[in-house]
Amino acid sequence: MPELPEVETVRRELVTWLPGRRIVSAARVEAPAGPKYHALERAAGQRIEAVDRRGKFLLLPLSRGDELVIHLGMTGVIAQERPANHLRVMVELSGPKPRRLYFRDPRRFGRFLVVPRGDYRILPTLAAMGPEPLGRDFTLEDFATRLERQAPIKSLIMSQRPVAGVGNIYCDEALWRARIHPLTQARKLSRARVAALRQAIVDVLEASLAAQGTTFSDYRTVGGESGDYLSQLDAYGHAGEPCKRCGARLRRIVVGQRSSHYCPKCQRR
DNA sequence: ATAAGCCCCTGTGGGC
DNA sequence: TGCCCACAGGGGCTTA
Repeated sequence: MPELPEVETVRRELVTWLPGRRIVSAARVEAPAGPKYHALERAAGQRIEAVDRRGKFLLLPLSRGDELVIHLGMTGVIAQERPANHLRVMVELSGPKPRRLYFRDPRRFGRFLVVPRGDYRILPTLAAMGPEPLGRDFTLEDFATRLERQAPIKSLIMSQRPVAGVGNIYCDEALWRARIHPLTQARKLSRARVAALRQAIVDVLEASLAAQGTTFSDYRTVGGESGDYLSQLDAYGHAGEPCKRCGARLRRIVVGQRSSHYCPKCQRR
């Protein structure tokens, strides 16, 4: 679930208390060893120097040249209280309370691992990630170049390569705002439509960030609160309901194994 | 190199 | 009540 607004909300909470602390221990709990928790034990003894974000990845540079990488997957939640179940990682910290950080992740699609700083060879999506949508590098020129591919625009955006951090909800929302059908071939979009999509992505992410994201079921802030953007969604989850612009009945189709919600009248192929 | 499909997991809700 | 199927904010791997 968590997309850029949700992950950024979590980052803003973590950055208020984690930097400067030393990791006393970091260990898997109720989870098999594997690449999702790669080299986690290396975090022990290192100080957390910052809490950064790239797309949906949280990046915590550590003092001995490593980097703690956290991805929430679909159901990952970071908390200061021990969860009742599905606890995957527990981190002990130096300093004042709270001295523990818990990673709960029922579906185990998330990751919590350590790599040499900036070495993303085992994280191909992160390595090939497009620019941050709320940063200066997300230019029309660059975006248009990255859309010169033969794939449905929905699938291409979801790949994280044209732009970082946009997932299923905000992709549908942005396409609805820009009036682009999810199956439109990316390379066939006019420059004007590419510009409209770029702006729609920026607008919807900023609006959601202001509401601390969207909570369907699992996502929570570190403080345990829900995001409030759910009620402002125009397309995602509204199949069968009238389009707020034209009144036509919104549809749900599957694109790249992911559900896509759109208006058949405003968003023509 | 690129694009499409399958897979990993657990939980929940609807239909019968 | 119970069973089965569909579906869920993601991304990596394999296949052509």
